[in-house]
Amino acid sequence: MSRPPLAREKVLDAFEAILIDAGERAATMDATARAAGVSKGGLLYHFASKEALEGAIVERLRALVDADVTQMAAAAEGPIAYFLRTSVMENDPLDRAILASSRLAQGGNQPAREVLREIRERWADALRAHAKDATALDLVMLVSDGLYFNNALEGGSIPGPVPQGAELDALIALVERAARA
Amino acid sequence: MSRPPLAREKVLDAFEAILIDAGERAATMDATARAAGVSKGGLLYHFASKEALEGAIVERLRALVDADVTQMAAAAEGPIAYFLRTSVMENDPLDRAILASSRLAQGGNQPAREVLREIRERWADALRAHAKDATALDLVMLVSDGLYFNNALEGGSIPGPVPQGAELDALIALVERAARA
DNA sequence: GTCTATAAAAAGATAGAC
DNA sequence: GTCTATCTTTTTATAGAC
Repeated sequence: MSRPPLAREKVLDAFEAILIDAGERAATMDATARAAGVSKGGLLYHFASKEALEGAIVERLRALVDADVTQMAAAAEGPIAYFLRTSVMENDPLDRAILASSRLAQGGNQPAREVLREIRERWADALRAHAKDATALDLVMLVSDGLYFNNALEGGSIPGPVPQGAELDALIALVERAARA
Repeated sequence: MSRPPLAREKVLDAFEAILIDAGERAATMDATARAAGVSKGGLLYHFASKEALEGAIVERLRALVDADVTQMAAAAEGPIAYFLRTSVMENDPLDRAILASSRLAQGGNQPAREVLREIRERWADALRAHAKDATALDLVMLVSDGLYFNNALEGGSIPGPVPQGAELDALIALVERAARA
C-alpha cells in the first residue's frame, strides 16, 4: 500500500491520456512507452502485457469511485445536485479514468465493461432514496449520462439498462411536462 | 443513384457490424473481408483504402439522418416525443450508423466527429421551436443523449457542447423540480 | 529497474492472374 | 469484379546486457 513506483504511475498516466485523446487503437505499448519517457522494456517491467496495463486502468477507476460515492453522500447541496454538477467533465482523475475505461469497454474489454456497469449502479443506489420514484431516478441518471456523454472530449461510455414501454412513456411525460413550450 | 453493387453493401454492413460489436481495433480490413464473405482483394476493389471504408460509413449516416429529420417534423405525437422515443436504440439502420460513426470518432476520425456534431445540431434545430426555452431544449437533448448513450450496446458517442455556469444551474434546478422527492 | 535487440504475428496496401 | 500472392510497417512480446 506504500506509494507505487513513480515510473509505473507515469506509464499508466500516459496510457490513459492516449486512450482519451486518440482512442484505443492509438494506445499501443510503443506509443505509451514513448509518451511516458521510458523504453518498451521499461514499460514491460511494470506491466507484463497489454492486458495488465488495461487492468490497471480499471482498478484505478474502481478506487476513485469509492472516494466519489463517499463525497456524494456528504455533499451540502444534496446528492442529486452534487451528482449532476460533477457529471460535467472537469477532466479530474475520476473523469479521466471513466473515459479511458470507456474506450477500453468499446473495444470489448470485459473488466472495463463490468466496472462501468458497476459504478453506474453504485451511483444509482446512492441517489435512489433522494428521488421521488423510479422515473425520477431515471431522469437524473439520464441527464447525467447525457452530460457526461457530451462533455467528454469526443464521448465516453457507461453502459446500462434503459427504460422501455410504460416506464419510457412515464419518463417522456415527465420530461415533456418540464420541457414543453 | 442506381442501386450500388451488392458486394459493396455487404462489405459496408460487415464493417459497420464489427465496429459496433467489437470496436474500432477489431474492425480491420481482413476481418471485414472475412465477415462479408469476400477476399481482401475483393474488398479493395470497392474500397481502395481503410479511409474510404470509413468515409462510406459517415456518408451512410448523413443520408439516414436526412430521412429521420423529415419524419421527426411530421410526427403525429410531436417532434419532442418522437425524438425521445426514437432515442431508444432499436438497432435500426440509423442507430447502427450512429454507433459505428461514434466508434470511428473516438478513434480520432475527423469526418466522423464532424458528422456527429452536425446531426446533433440538426436535431436541435428541428426541436428548438417546440421547447419553452434554451434550458428546456438542453433537457430534451441531454435526456436523449443519455438514452442513446446507455442503450447503445456498450455505448456510443455524439460530441457536443454542454451547459455551464448559470445555464447549468438553471438546468439542475429544472431537473430537481421535476425529479426531487 | 531500465535498457537494446530482435522474434513472431498482424495490419494495410500493391500486383497481377482469372 | 473477384481472387491469390506478396511486400512493408506496425504491434506485441521475449531475451539478455547493464
